[in-house]
Amino acid sequence: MDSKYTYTEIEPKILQLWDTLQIANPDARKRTKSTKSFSIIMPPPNANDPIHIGHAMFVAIEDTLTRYHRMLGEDTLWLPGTDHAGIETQYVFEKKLAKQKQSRFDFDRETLYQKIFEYVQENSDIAVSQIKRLGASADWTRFKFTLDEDVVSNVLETFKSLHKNGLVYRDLQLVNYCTKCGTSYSDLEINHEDRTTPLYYIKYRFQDTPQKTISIATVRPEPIFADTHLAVHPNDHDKKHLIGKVVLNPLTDQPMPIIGDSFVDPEFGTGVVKLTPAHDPNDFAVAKAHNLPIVPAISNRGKILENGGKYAGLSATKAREQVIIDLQKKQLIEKIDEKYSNRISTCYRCGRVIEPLPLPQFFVRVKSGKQNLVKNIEKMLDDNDTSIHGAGREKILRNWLSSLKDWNISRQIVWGIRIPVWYKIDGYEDQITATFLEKSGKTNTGTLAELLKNHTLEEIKAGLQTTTAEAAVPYILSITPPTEAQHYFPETDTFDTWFSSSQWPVVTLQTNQPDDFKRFYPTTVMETGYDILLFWVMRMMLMGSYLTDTTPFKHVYLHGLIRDDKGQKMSKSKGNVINPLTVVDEFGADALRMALVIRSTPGIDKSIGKSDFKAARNLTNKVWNASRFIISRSQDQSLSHTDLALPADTQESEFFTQLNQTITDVSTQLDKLQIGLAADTLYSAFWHWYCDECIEHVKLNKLSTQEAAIGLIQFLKLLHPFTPFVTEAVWQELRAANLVTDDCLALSTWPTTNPTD
RNA sequence: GGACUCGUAGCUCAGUUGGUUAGAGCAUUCGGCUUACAUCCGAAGGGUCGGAGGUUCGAGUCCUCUCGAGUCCACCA
Repeated sequence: MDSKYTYTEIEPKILQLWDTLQIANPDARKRTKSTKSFSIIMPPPNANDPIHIGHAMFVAIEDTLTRYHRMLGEDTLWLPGTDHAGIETQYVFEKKLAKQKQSRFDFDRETLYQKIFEYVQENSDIAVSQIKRLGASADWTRFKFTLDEDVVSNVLETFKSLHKNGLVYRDLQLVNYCTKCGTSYSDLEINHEDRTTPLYYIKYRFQDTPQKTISIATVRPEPIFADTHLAVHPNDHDKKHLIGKVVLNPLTDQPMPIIGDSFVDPEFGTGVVKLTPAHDPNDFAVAKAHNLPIVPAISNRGKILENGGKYAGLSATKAREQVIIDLQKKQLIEKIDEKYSNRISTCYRCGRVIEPLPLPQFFVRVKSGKQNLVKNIEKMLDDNDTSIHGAGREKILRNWLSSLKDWNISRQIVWGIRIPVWYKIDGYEDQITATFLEKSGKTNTGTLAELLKNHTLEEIKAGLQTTTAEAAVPYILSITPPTEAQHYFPETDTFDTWFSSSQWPVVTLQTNQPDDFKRFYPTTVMETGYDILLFWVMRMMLMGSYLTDTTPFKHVYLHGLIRDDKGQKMSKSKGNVINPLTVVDEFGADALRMALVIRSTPGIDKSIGKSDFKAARNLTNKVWNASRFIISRSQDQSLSHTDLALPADTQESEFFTQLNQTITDVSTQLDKLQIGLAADTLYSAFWHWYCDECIEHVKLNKLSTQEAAIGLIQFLKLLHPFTPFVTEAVWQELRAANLVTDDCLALSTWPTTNPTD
């Protein structure tokens, strides 16, 4: 053995050994009916992205648990996969198109989908090969991609089932729409930013007494032309007499009745509000309650619509400037508060201001209907069917659940699973709007009634880009094109990526080996970063409870974010991003994993830097050298594996008592998912007790080589889940020296303090 | 506005149901190439565990208040 552990040479060989021995495939091992099962579904990384340090974190933790339970003899499965990552991927692809001076509007949806598909294919192995390199003992024979045919088919069936049970509905709602990304988002995908914007006080003339005015305050004057009503609080002493009066729209002079609604805060602004139901969530709700018209003023491209007269076609920002100028000319601006601090919704993806738009979309009902999905989750938590490990995150989850609204699952993008819906054409030609590309490359937009005058249905469908059907248009659900295709027009929206990943634990087990679902569901641990607790974990609980009437996982382990050695968030702009593959090259995969895991706590961020990797690398070298010493002495004394079993009675020996204590401690800690603590316990026990004290005692003949060798074997087993490569490499040396017999350490049995079996 | 987390050695962090002289890595000082390892070994310095009060035989650990840092959520025009 060399005096230095050369991970760059050894790690790839060990990977090959594990591959040959199929350590990760639970079917490659015997099991009985009483064998306990242990399963983790891997959080699927984006198929076409290189991994980052967060991925390395989940690999380190999940592989540690997987290897531990495998060594305990449990029926162990770690099931890997990748995600198509709808918006993320399409966004990246569109950036690529932009560099070639193209946009998604240059393609029909079939072509665009195909292009993105090819792009993803080209890069889809990146994440997988990198995760393998970290030593992930996941069962790659069970690998799943979110767009695999069988996965898609299951997701579509779920949609049909939800719809049948009334838990999915289509409705006109005000949705968060990004005019740059060209799609709506769920409430979770928008950010809020504090900004200083002008607050305009605008005067409205009364219809009967035009010399008298009333003022309202607004940050959004541009859609005023479409407003139809004002509102005051019905109990406001100063203002309630205004209810029923009529004022004139300052831009169009159209009459606007004043209504009463308690949503108005008499203390704020002037105590009078203009209602813009099509572009403000509050106003939308009020309009629905009072049955007021919802008049859109802004398009999904962020431009003023035709009904805006002279403002039509202007961007919202430009229109605002012009509106203010016009109102000033009419002397209808009372004042402008330039320093009003306001909270703005922005797109999490591109940072643009979110435009609330009225769009008919599909929603998952979360708190009413046949099943109250939120109640299901709360019961899981109450009954401790699912326990959440991660610094108060259960409370955060509960807090969010209490105010959860229906989930918008429609996305106006191509890259994803198309919602299997077809709209009835006959009689609804003027309520369905489509955009399609002619063969010449010319884009056409219009109602079907208009488009069908000059084009055949086949032409339109062939070049189809988007469909917008009004909420009243009847539709059918069908995964394949309906038999009477000429009477139906396809939906073009796709599912929110999280809609398919919310079913991941169920779907991956249902589409693999026939008995996998029965064998591994509910899964044991769901391990992921706390940043996607709401996006993903909560949704998996929603859908898991719907599909299986039980929790999808018994434990949720939420690791913290990885920060740099100064505790700062990693970001490209700061230049402090750590690439896990670089660390693997420089220090080895074991060192990376150990550095990430040791003393980490669920839910708490972890700082890490070069000195941490160095320290962990030194541990692998320590393991190697301690082993080298013991192996050489064992050979000098002609020991063989028959001499090296852990003795049954260890009471008399201080060495074995201490060793057993370590075994008990580490096992207990791993059982309680205290992985960072277990790693720390092991590090100290191995280095400062076993190496610093015990091996020195061997040199002084205070401890026998035989005892020390027994101890080494136990330590290798304990260390293996954390530093799998070096321990396996040593194991192969021990095997060559006839000191152990098992083919590999990964499949050997975990130490017990009562080794009777 | 609501909720959550953190504040322990110079730095980054552990501390498992409250239980003896509060730990690790890195950094610092001193001494060592001792026949596994200088990616090492031995020794040393350094903490009134943010602050105040309380519960307890006993609190870094539980409770209350308070100061500081950060995160999540929320429709105030």
